[in-house]
Amino acid sequence: MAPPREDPPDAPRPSKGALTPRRVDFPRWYQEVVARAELADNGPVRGTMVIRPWGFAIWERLQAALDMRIKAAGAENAYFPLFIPESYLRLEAEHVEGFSPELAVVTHGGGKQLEEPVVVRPTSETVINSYFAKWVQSHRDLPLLVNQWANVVRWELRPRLFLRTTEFLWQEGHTAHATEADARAYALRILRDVYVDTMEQVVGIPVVTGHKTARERFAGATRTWTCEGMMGDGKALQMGTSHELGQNFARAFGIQFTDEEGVLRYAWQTSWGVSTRLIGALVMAHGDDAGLRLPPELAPVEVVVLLVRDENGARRAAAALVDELTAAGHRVRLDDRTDTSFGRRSVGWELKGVPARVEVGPRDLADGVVTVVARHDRTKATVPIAAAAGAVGDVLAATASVLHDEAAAELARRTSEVADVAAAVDAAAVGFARVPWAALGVEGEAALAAQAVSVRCLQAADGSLAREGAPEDDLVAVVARAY
RNA sequence: CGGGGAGUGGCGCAGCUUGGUAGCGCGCCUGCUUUGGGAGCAGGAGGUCGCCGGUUCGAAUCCGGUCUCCCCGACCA
Repeated sequence: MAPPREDPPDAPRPSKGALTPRRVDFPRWYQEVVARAELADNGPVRGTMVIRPWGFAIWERLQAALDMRIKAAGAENAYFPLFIPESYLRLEAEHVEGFSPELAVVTHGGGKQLEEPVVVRPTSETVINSYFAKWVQSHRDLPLLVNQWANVVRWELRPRLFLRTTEFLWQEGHTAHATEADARAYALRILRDVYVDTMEQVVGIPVVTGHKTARERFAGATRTWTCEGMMGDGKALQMGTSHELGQNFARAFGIQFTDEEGVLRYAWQTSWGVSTRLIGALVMAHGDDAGLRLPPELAPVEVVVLLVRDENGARRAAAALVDELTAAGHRVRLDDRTDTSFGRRSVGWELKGVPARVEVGPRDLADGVVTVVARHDRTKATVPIAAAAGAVGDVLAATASVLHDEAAAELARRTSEVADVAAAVDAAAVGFARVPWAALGVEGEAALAAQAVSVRCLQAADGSLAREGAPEDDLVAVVARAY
């Protein structure tokens, strides 16, 4: 019997050791990249994650970028305990309702049953606000702007490395303000100046911003602002949220201050966070069939100098190039493992996403040249040794914008404007659909949910954030399948 | 909770129908030859076959029980 006329051109027969192509099986491709780029392993307890050195180095760089912006926004770092009295969670009704299904509760300590169980923090609103209540007395104590870097635990039934794990790392900011307007302005400032800026400029992922529907809102918030990114398969990933908490927690925990007129008032609050999930976003938004592609700012190694063979002074030339690139301010690694084949080493660095590679071998060297390879499109250029550092600089500079622009083009290509639920479901099979909220409403949102499509956010018709007091019927819902 | 599937070296799998004491690919170790896109040859290490019990001279294989994981549905948000 004759085989089918032709194999799909984008699905070649798997060559030995190659990744599953993205279009064949995206989730499998993701798992393989995470494993083979040595980002993370599954932990021994279901849903837990071991972040390996390569993955953690990316996280550290992301942390640095975020931390700098958080501090620029005026918040200070602090640290609050892992264990929270169970009773604290109950103080805010919606909050406890939202989180109780996924709490890890410690019932024993020191060999005895505890009188009051303690929960492992799923988020720290409750502990932090119990201290805010002590610290805030006067309007002069406001605004109070605190951030912490921490791990949190939410017992997950369907874990996936980085995207949804039982324990993960994040930063959570918590603030208290004298007025509602001040709190709202700060929540938006964090959204724009910290989150959107980091995602666009550092991670290179264009995001769709807006606010969550009541159904998707953070438990205890009055408004949740969100950044949603589009992954390589067209699905949405919530990449960061900034919440206006109103006075919900202030009333529950008694955060009161005396204003300029001597009147006792409750504070207005915000909270906001992004997590190691961003590493998953990075993989899924920028990765290709050869593995990870890293923006230079997040790459643990920006350029690898690969010694092809240790002959005719190639080692000396490679070492000199490492020195020159280091002096130029790049993070450089020398790969002189010449007992491992050239192909294996090349493929390995591509899997790990290193943006630039310089191949130094005796053949090129005889002509006074080296080969500079760009990871983002795997193009090679032969350049004189003296020009190598400059060429690497060009590759690095190009990588950041290419990754961002490709992601932006993909977002635009996979986003459509539709008018009703049925069309939205169809469009969500491809990517994002923008549908008038008036055509959807709570019933439409439920209908979409039955088809595994969710409202990622609401925004103004032109894509900007909804202005205060704007009629709900003027808003547009961005809907998609989501992680 | 209901339906389906799967547990065998680090990873991916075969073997089970028809019981005879475990095999393949990748990976790993040693040596030699190699090295410009996942090298070749030779040698080698590594497994209480998820767990408990039963049948049998003998169980990865047959029977009963149990645990875990995956997929679909339900539930929850």
